[in-house]
Amino acid sequence: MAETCAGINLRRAARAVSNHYDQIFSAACGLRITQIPPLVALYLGGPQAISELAGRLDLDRTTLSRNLKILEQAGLVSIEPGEDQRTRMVCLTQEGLKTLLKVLPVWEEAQRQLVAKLGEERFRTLLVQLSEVADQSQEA
Amino acid sequence: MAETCAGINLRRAARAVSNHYDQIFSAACGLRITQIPPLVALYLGGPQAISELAGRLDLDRTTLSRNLKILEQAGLVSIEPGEDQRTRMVCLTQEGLKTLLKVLPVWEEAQRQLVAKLGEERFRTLLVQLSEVADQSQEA
DNA sequence: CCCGGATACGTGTATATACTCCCACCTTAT
DNA sequence: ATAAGGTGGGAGTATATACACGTATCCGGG
Repeated sequence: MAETCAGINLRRAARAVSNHYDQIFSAACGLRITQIPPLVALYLGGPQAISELAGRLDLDRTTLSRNLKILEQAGLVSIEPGEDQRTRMVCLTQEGLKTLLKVLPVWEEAQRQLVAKLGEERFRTLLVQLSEVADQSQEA
Repeated sequence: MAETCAGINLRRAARAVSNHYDQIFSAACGLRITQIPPLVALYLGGPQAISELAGRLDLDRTTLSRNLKILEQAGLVSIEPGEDQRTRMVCLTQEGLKTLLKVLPVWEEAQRQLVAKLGEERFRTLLVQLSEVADQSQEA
């Protein structure tokens, strides 16, 4: 069970790899690996409502909402009322864009180290498997 | 980046799969997937000091310490002073053992569903990859 | 026009995760 | 024997994650 449980092993691997990225990140900038996805999604998709953004990130809406608060305080995103008064549009600020671009080479270095350890082929396979398992385990 | 970052994709997959297990678990018992690993490790390894247990689980010592508090309040583990007065030994209680055995079939069902969705071959490959990436990314 | 269902969010609560700082206890060198 | 350094562990703080519940807004049928 300890060896064959996908949930346990996924969490363990996620912890280890998150720590790997975070250690490199903390030395180079003030961001964590968990704060990157919203910024990237905003960069690619433009201003979006919170729920829409949460959907893209496969993240609980309320979790994202709280995570965004940190980014908002850091000045990396701004949150403004949408046309539909119920929604709140999340926007990448100039500061956020600047930070994102600054983080890119740091991320590439962290990524490079990991690929070097795993081997390129194995790394690619892993990514495919991860997206498959994420997709499959959601549509229950 | 969004597609090729191991950290981001691992976290996403871990979220999805954790939710999958938790949904099945919550209907059948009061445990979450995150609470199983300590119980299993105690069952397999017997009473252990907190740091030792944390080492086996690849989990931060202070994180485990706090997670154990929940299990202790639930009566599933007991924490007693060790011979070395600095250590605190974590023990699986009778209640904890009973619960662990009761959880087993529930876990098997959750696991079975996931294997069915992914295919057995792909599932096995995933596990190998996960343990490799967890090991590799730690020995930095 | 208004009322009922649907939708978008926030808050309260609980757990998970890790870092920093601190204390107690052990061990070893002198 | 004692002082110095190492080790095990707790507490404070910050972030991540998700569920249940409540509120505001929108929209379509009478």
